[in-house]
Amino acid sequence: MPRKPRKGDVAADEAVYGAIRRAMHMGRLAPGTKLQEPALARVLGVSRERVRKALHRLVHEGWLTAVPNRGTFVPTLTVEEMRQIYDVRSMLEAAIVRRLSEGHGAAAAKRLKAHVAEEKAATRRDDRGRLFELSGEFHVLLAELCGNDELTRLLRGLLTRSTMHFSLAAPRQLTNCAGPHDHGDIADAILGGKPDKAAKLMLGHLAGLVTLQAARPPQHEPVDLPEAFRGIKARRNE
Amino acid sequence: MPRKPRKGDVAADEAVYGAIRRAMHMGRLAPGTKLQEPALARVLGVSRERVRKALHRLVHEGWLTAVPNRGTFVPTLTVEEMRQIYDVRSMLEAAIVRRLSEGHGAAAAKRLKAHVAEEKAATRRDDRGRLFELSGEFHVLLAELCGNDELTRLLRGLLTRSTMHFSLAAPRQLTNCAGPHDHGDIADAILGGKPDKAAKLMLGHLAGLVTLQAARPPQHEPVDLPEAFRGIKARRNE
DNA sequence: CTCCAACAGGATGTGCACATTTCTTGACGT
DNA sequence: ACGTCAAGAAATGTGCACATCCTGTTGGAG
Repeated sequence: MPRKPRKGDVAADEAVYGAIRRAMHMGRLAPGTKLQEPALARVLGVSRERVRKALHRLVHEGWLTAVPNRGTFVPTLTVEEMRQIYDVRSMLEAAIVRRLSEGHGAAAAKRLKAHVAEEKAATRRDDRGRLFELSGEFHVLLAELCGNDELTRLLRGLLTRSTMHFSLAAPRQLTNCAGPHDHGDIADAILGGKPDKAAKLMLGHLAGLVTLQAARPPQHEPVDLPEAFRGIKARRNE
Repeated sequence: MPRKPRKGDVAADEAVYGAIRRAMHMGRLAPGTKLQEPALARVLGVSRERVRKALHRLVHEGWLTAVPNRGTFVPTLTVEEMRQIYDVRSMLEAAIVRRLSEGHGAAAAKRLKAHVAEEKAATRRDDRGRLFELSGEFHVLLAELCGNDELTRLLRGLLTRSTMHFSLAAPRQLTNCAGPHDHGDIADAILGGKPDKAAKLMLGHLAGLVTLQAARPPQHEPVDLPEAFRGIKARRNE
């Protein structure tokens, strides 16, 4: 007799999906780690099918790699693949900052200034965790300010994939982006209406990131799943 | 007693996935059409779970839209969404042709010339079907010539989503791109090493396409599923 | 002592049965 | 006649039970 599902379970997949995604973002899961379904189901306290569906989704979105009859693994990005991702980011983000420099609304300017201010505040507080989040969101914010949802979604996927590997390599030692003042300079160029300067700064910024990551090969240490998901579990909010 | 699965079934999902994808590309499925699982399973001759998995994948990739407890539907792209897709394409493809114009190998030049020649041949033969394919592949080819797999995959997704709606609106009346000589001009600019000219031509080309599509609102006629999948089915090859 | 093969344990993949929700049809009341 | 509501039917969502495959281990042979 199948157990009867509750009506609130519609958001459960999202919770499981978010939990795994969060664990990866926190750098708990090293590249090459095998995510086996029964163990995850036990740790997260949900059924195996729920975990299964979440894993499939993560695979389709490029977060994980699936090998038939073998399981799903945390992908080991090569230096070349990472370079390619940053290459695409360069194309898109150069165009983004160029466009924003050529014209943007007052609301956009306000949001941009607010974000830079928050980053500086986090830097002063030496709040690495918050700064890590903000650094990533800065690039998403620029896409959002273009008012193109498709662009935002695409860039978010690219960014998460690149920063994921970043956080895996050096969870809490480095910040997400090379220097927070980079973002401030880029914002200034945008607000000052200097397309070429903004684009040049952005390209330099991204180039700095890719060299920073290339110099830091990922470590191959085995991971204990229950330990990795300590304190994360599957929570409803987000 | 569960029926025992055969070892060749690992590629069956791909076949189902491809069948639905092909039906959409052929313009058989009008926007707003509901794809119900039992009917698809009967038509394609596979189990419902197989269809289910394929639909989920298509939803994750943005081809279909899922409403909880309601089903999955062929998305109705608004003019605004289409404009946004072409906007992102403009950013990427302008950067692509600019880069190719600034330098490319002999093999790249050869492939580019061959493609343009094939397009001209198809035009002379008045082979609309082949020209439709070639027109789309031209843009993918440019991405491939950059040697960036990530870029190619991204652009392919963008292109299929935009041309899908195109083929739905006018399956066999128009060609994929405005004029085949547009592609020839762009190729000439790339081969001649003129970045600005190539980028300008590409932007104009894409702008022409978006206006062409915007002037053609999709029709809302109900679709019969068995009729839509006539001759498509789920085949292994591809 | 090393290597290979058979075996056991476990993980993944898939069909199936049922609960829940939604849509449709029909009847009733205003 | 029209709107409303209820009951039946169909579709979706989910847990479960195997079947298949992979992997690590153990035993024996060279």
